[in-house]
Amino acid sequence: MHQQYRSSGGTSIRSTRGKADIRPGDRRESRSASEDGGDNPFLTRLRLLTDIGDTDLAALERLCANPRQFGGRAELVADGEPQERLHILLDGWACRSRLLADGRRQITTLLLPGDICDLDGLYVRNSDCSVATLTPCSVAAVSRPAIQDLAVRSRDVADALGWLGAVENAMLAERNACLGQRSAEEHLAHFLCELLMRLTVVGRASDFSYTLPLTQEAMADVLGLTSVHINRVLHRLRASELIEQRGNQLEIRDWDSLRRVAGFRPDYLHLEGLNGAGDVFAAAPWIFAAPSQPMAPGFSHA
Amino acid sequence: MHQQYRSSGGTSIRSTRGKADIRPGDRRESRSASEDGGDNPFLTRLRLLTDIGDTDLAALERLCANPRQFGGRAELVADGEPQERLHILLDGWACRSRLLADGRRQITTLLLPGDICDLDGLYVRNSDCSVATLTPCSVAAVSRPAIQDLAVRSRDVADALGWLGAVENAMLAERNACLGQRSAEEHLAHFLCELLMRLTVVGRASDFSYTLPLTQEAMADVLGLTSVHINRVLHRLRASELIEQRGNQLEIRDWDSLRRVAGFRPDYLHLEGLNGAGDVFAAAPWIFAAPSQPMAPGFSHA
DNA sequence: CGGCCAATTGAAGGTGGTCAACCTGAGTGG
DNA sequence: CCACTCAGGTTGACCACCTTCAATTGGCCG
Repeated sequence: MHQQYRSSGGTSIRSTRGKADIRPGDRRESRSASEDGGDNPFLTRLRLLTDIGDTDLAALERLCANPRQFGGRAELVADGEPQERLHILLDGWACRSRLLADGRRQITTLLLPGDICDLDGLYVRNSDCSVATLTPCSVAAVSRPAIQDLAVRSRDVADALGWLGAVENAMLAERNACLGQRSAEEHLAHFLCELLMRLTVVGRASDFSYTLPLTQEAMADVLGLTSVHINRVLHRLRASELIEQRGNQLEIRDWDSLRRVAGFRPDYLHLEGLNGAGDVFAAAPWIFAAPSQPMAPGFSHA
Repeated sequence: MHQQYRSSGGTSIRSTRGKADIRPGDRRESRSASEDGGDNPFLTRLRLLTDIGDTDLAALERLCANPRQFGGRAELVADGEPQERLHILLDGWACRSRLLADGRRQITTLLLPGDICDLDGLYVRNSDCSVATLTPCSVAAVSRPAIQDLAVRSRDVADALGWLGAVENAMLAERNACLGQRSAEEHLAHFLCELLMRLTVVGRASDFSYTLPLTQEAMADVLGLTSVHINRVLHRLRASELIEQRGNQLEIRDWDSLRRVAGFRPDYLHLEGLNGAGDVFAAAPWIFAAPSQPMAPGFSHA
């Protein structure tokens, strides 16, 4: 039997272990998501979703010291160039993209604060795609051996890195499903749902609203559409009052409808964390509350 | 400057370390790709592309003992069900797929002999997609802790697993680019190119020809198209004499043109192996020979 | 022979692309 | 203060790629 949503029944509240609380209604400045270590979204994510201990976190935090600042359209990693450093995105939005010979571009991964830009660099010399910023960014460049050392020394770090890779994988697979099967409207709705989830985890969304600093052209490159069509579909979503935009601010007016349109199921983001270590459930139960109208009644596969 | 193809200039031949030779012109039975250990495509791949040593290989081989046989449409892993075992595909074709609520299906990963079906299972309890066979398959089901133990004990094994994950990631990203940017014809051509590469590595292709046991419907689910359209595009590729099909056998008649149509660059498959450990270059230089006509003249990005 | 699945082919229709024009707001320089 | 520029958003008309629906063929196996 297929489990549509994580069975939120019963006592789904786990021990809280002093993790960051990230209720969406929480209206604080977006730069203070975690209670200690200033605002390092990378650490926030690990603390929230993995078993990683304080010593390891401290070691990772040290690696993030002295981040470099980049402008809005900087190239962090060139396609095919060997890299001796990994890049951890601490603030701003970036992307991994592939360029086709004739100039067509596909953004394969949208990188948000807390994401590692080039995890594959741990195993692969020449990355097969380029990393570029989409907004001004703060990026920690940590040496490959340094991270590998940590991973060798601590099973927790190794597992955390593996988990990050697995989640990235799952997100790519889900986007495949979007690109291959969903209509433009479904896909865009799905995209906005995913952003809400991911930004919430790192404390960059509140009240179903977040800053969306992307041009319609960038969104087009993510969704495999044209900017013209993005424009039209956004218009439709606004017209049906699912979302509202004021400048860069995007507000989701009707979460239930939006995710029903999208066919959005957050399972693939693995918000339950590594080995179920995550506390996002307790912190943000609204994420998993079943939509008022069942999204896929009697759905099963055999 | 962008590097179109791996610079095959000069002495690209590495020490051969007794690895399997996989020249494409080699016309032997498809079940005897590696010289020892019978035909275990999983080991073949690791031996060919990673630094992994004989003791580790032997340990992995032990895990593959007593594979189970499955029929042509068996479900190996159900979406959302927790799994305590990983599945290594030893023979036959399978896939990971996502089902949308209304029945639309996207095959996110095509699994060939030698692939691990559910690598994410190392880090994630409930897989977010299902694994099913597409042909009769031989599958080794190895316990999660057993593999994890090996990885903890041996850095080489850990690296090999990480590398496999990174390659999977890159393949997903490339498919994203196909789904989002390429036309049906480009995408299908690309798909056939990729299959040739991957099958060659595990000794299941020869003379630019391999067995393609997929229905057009399955291909449609991979490429995000309809089976009707797959049929038409295949027809076109045959008409322009790029490929030829005789039953399940697919032969690539014009490799140069096919990959030019596809815009296929094998970089993302990382045939150079973990840390450049691979010998595929020496064994199958044709893979990387530049097409007679440059595919993307003067292509660069800045 | 009959049944079934997959491949094949045709006709019609829709989603999303292409091309082009225009608008808006921010920044810049006179 | 206004003219100018430029990037990004918006809108319209037209068209093509791919889908949908449907019918037919071919191969395999009971």
